[in-house]
Amino acid sequence: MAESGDLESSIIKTFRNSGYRATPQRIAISRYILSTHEHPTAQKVFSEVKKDHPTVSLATIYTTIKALKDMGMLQELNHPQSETRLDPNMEPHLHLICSRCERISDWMDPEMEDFIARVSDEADFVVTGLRFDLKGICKRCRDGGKGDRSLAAAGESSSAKDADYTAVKV
Amino acid sequence: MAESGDLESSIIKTFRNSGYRATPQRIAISRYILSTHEHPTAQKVFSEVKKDHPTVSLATIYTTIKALKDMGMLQELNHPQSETRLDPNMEPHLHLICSRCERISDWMDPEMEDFIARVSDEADFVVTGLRFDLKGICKRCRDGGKGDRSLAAAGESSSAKDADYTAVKV
DNA sequence: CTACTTGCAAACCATTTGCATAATC
DNA sequence: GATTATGCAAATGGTTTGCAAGTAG
Repeated sequence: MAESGDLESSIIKTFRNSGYRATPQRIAISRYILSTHEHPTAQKVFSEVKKDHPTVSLATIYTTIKALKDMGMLQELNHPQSETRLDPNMEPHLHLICSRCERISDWMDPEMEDFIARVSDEADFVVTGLRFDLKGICKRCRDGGKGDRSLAAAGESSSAKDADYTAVKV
Repeated sequence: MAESGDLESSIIKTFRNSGYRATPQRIAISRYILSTHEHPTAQKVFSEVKKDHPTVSLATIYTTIKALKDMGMLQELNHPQSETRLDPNMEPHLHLICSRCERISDWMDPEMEDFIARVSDEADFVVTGLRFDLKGICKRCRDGGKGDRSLAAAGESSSAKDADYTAVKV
């Protein structure tokens, strides 16, 4: 994972290489999305970025998301009756989605690529992208019982709350 | 797979058992959704059902979809920038989604359940539902090159076009 | 300097909802 | 006959777009 300064210059390079201008808004938006593990919604990105760029608009959030997507830097996860969430992890991985606290955790499994390769082969289907979600109840919610839906609540940065259950086995 | 009459009476029972009335509209909508393999959109269901029930409204399509979902008879698949598509297959399976012709095919794999059980165990996550999509190019589009996007075009029933590439290895 | 971006507000569009009428049980 | 469902039309809400003013290269 890149250090703060590295991330920023890599973001700038990425935009310029793709013919986009590296504006302060784009940099701030990208920096936030690419470094969080919480799979934020566009609204969450908006409220986070507003802290440093009070005049940023939701439209800019959305166009930047589209640019990042075009450049292959993130993917979007949609689920019925809930807002689209963003995922900057472009490696094959699966999502553990807790129905109680609505956290989405990444899970990397060493056998996944082989499994996909085999299906691709058997089905004669050229795979260009994938999406693997498991829905259920996470350990934390099962233990504590007190699942909270704090995702909606703005004003908190990428905290330990996410970090300690995310990106296991990377 | 149930024969036509069986399907209808099973639909009626299912609704009544769950406290819903078995109206002609609901029966027609359910019958179509539950017996097609094409993973239709709500609009597609609307145009199909209108053939026999010219006065049916989109609102009824949507409320019936919700009822079927509540009863565990179908799931919804959403993807960025495209309409929600319906899937009456509630067994663990994966989707082969062709980016060219937009067909969605089901693929059952014998190892899938074991794989999920292992992840569930390792991640300490109680799985209640899943969603596994592979995006890419299907054999037909690769061979013929003439991928068509006929899904949007109404007025055609569940044809061989879908049937011969759907639900392989059931 | 020029073209691309931003921020605002209006437009979009799939889906949901309110309500009077109609149909189920 | 009481209650639930339908169909219409209006509302919703996340996302997109048009445009004048601002900014990157």
